[in-house]
Amino acid sequence: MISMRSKYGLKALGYMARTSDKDSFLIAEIAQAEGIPKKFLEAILLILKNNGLLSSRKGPGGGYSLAKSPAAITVGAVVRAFEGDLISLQCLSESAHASCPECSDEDTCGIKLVMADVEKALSSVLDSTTLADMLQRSEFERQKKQQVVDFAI
Amino acid sequence: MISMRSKYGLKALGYMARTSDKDSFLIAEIAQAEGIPKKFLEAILLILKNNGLLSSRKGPGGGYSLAKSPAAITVGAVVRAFEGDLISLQCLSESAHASCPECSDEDTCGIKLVMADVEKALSSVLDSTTLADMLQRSEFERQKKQQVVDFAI
DNA sequence: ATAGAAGTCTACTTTGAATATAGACAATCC
DNA sequence: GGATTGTCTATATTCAAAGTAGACTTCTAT
Repeated sequence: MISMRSKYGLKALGYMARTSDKDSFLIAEIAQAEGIPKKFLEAILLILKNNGLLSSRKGPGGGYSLAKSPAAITVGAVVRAFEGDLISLQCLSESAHASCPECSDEDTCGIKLVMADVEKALSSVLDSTTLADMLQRSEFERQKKQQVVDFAI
Repeated sequence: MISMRSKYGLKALGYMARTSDKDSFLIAEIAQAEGIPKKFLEAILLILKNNGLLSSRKGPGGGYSLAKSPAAITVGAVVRAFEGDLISLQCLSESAHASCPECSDEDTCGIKLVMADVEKALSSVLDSTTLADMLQRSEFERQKKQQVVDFAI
């Protein structure tokens, strides 16, 4: 459900959103900062660009930038960019709808009905959580942790 | 998220629950009825047995039986029997908890926080849906469809 | 105009898990 | 004892994910 690609993608976006004093980032910089294999990250950023989440400029002074504000980028959009359908059931797929080979009656298939619910629940969480939310929650935890340390001292 | 194993497992259990005039089933029978490769189904039923969802008897007159009533078997239990953790993030895994190799601070990782929510949403649907629910919904759809046909005639 | 800096593309390798299959083995019943 | 049925071990096959290499394109600054 969450592949390395998705994870690295979220990390890269998170880094860019968090580092607000710049707005253009080199692949190599992001790779190093987040511990992601550079060549692999290349492909990942490209996918994010092709899905409208990043923009880029070549040449000296170039690099990648967020195409939208962190509050306008949902975790769902990122995950979908990499994973395609969230649930791997042919009969549920929006993109390439096809019946499961052994399904006798797709309309009444209980598994499909249940998985449609699961898909809905999943989408609901992923699409209502933005990059900004993610960072904010992270920051909140960081401060909570910091407070405990302060208190201990 | 839903592998062939899970799907076949649910199909097999559904068949057994639906066919209420019998309570013992041969692997070959289930395989044929649901269009599942027999040898593959063997392994699947064994996993379900090892997870306490099925019981079995060898020898003539033997076969597999449901170990609990369909209302006591959740879809979540079935899926978990095959997939293990629902979300594949090491740091979220109950079974083999380990940090992600490149994570600098697991406590404040935004991805982890978000995925924990996703896991919760997923579990909530899967664990609240039983085999009986699944069949009932299927039957409901079947009747709805049938009515439309009757009406058309 | 050109050199270097950056992203882009194509192709490949490696690895591992999912999907299956074959055949020996063990338990049970008659 | 022999047929029946589940169980185990091993192996094959396929496919996508993860990662790497290197050539190519575009851009900027001088």
